[in-house]
Amino acid sequence: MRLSTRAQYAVRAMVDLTLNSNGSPVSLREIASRENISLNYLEQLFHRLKKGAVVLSVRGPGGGYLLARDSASIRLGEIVTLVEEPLAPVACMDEGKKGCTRGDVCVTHMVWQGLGERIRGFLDSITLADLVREARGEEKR
Amino acid sequence: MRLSTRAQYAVRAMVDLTLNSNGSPVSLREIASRENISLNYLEQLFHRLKKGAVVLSVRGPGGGYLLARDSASIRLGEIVTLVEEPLAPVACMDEGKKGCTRGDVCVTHMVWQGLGERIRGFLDSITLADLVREARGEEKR
DNA sequence: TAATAGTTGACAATAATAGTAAGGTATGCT
DNA sequence: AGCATACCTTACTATTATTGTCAACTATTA
Repeated sequence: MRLSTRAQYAVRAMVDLTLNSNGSPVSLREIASRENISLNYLEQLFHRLKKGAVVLSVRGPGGGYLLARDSASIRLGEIVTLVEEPLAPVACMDEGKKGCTRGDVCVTHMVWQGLGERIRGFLDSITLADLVREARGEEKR
Repeated sequence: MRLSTRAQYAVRAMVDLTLNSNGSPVSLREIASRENISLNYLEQLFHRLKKGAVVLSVRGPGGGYLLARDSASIRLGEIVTLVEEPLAPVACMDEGKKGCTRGDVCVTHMVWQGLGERIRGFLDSITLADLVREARGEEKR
């Protein structure tokens, strides 16, 4: 039941981006060195984040990434889902998989579904702004 | 964020075991064929379940496994934890890992911790008896 | 035009998962 | 006694996903 490092990196990078952006783009190079994440790997992650419309890119010197929306409207569930394809804990919700005819299979199926909803619900209850606020609070100490 | 098949198998097998036990042991062979799980694999899982004291074993002909306790006192969290070593979504709670000195790392850390608690909490809120009751209800239709 | 920085696709190393195989041990039945 | 059952245990293999790395390309600015 491990979360991929992709998800962890993505969230950390988004916090870093928000924290260090003064309206101007932040380059992945900065984020990579601050957060100690491979630059190439980060690029892949931000590609997905851009496709998911949580960030915008600016090319060329002085370029980098910007939040596409207000940090208060970006939920962790979004970020995590974008970089980690299946958030659902189990593969069998795909089609009318045979095997799901057995009674007890369906019973456990409902459990995994409920679990997925809890996970998603929890992550969606936290916004990027929440994390950034906390991070700023911690810095002051 | 996928749950291992181990966890899924273990829960299904435990439901099957409870459903098909009339006080006498149920052999893994039966469970394996009913649930369509490899016998050898099931044996490994039940080894862990036995070590975790949720089942008892009876050797020899007519032997098999029995619940070690009432099904109402066996929580899914227990079963899942026993067969899937780390339930925590993230590896970094181990030691005083360097890197956790950065402010935002700790912020996200709290998120993963909270997530782990939700997962565990949800799974612990469901007992084997709950699932069995539902499975019996579904059969009647 | 040179440097920056995002864009993209292919590839490789590593680790975890999932499953197989095989032999051993305890027990009950005939 | 001895055979069959079924648990017990360890070792091994294959597959897959993750986690990266590499390299070439495109857009933009100074």
